[in-house]
Amino acid sequence: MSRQVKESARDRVIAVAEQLFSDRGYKAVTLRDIADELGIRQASLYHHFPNGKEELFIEVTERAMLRHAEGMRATIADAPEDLESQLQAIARWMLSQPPVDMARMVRSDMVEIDEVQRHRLMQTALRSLLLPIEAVFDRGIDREGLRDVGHSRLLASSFLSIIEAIQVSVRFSSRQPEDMADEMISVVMNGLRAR
Amino acid sequence: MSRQVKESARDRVIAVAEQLFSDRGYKAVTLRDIADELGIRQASLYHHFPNGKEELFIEVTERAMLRHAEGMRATIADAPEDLESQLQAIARWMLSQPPVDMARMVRSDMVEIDEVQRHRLMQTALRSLLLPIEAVFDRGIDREGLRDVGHSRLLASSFLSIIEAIQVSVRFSSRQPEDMADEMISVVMNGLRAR
DNA sequence: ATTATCTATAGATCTATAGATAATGC
DNA sequence: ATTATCTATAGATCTATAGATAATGC
Repeated sequence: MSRQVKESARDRVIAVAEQLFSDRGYKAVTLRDIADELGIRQASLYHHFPNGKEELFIEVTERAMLRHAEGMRATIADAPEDLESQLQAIARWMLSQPPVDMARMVRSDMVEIDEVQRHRLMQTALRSLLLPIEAVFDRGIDREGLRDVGHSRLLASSFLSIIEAIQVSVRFSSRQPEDMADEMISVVMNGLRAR
Repeated sequence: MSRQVKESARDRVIAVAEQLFSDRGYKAVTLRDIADELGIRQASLYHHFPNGKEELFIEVTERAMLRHAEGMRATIADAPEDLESQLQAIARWMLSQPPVDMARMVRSDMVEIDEVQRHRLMQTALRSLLLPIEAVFDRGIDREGLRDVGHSRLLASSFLSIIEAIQVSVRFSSRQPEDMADEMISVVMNGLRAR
């Protein structure tokens, strides 16, 4: 077995931390929560992240965003060349991932961390999540002669937040998240056609 | 001056706590944050809320939800009898209020509080926010012969999350939130018409 | 040898309690 | 008299550090 067949202990820490942070946010998750979930002691986390909680959160968030950048790129590349299919593909990708609560990230998590890192992370989130979706809307609207609302950034962030809402409502609904996503995508597509 | 012309000290506490809690969530806001903002000592908060932080959060959240119930009712009652106008009215109401991050509430804030209170608060949130919007969609779709997607609950939660996304994006955009809301409402309206 | 974990504990922060003092409203 | 605030402090929790011990991978 060559390198990285077995994930490192550090990667396991990151995986668990991502689950917890993405669910409950920076302040609500303690290092003890993460350690307990891993079955190790809280102090042991400092072996992997000598600068502690903030370093771990930044690493977790950055990795998640870079994974989104790549997952988004690949899922869009694989999808048929029509807007509806591409939005469905994006929805499936996002639904396969831990939730990204942009509102909480911006208002709560990010204010706790170092300003320089915050700006960098925000940029990464923008480039990895919002801009790719925005580009899909722009290309789709152009290609399919849809109503250009002029502000595809708003379409992109609304689209993201709808998927987020679906991930929440899965808790209270027996419907499949993909079905809900497709239904809302259908509404948006119709909304962009005609008039 | 009869009762309640001057808001009580307790009401001031609630007002400040709501600003902070709705922005950053239960765990990220400390009693010291609230006291500092009020210009008093942290221990003084226990005069108004003998059971401490949790009691304060529950009171704040419940009040906010009841205010939404009433604000929603009034704003819908005042709006013209067409779906688009009613959605615009709801958007304006929500944009006039502190943000409600449903995702964060469900995943993060609520898990910290007592189970009985949590269930009660969730019910109140459902009745105050989601159900009124759902009812507006149902009546509008019926009245205007729009495409019945069958699941107006999803429309309602998507609508709420779009407004939430707009409240976030105001930080990064020079556009008026009301304009953004109207634009997305227009897309949704078109999406519900025809096919 | 290197990597991962442990125990023990310091120091900071946060919630909460007790009891004293000041401000307010009949 | 009642309401609102204060000081002082206990106790819990949380992050972080130091140094010892165990596990792992050539």
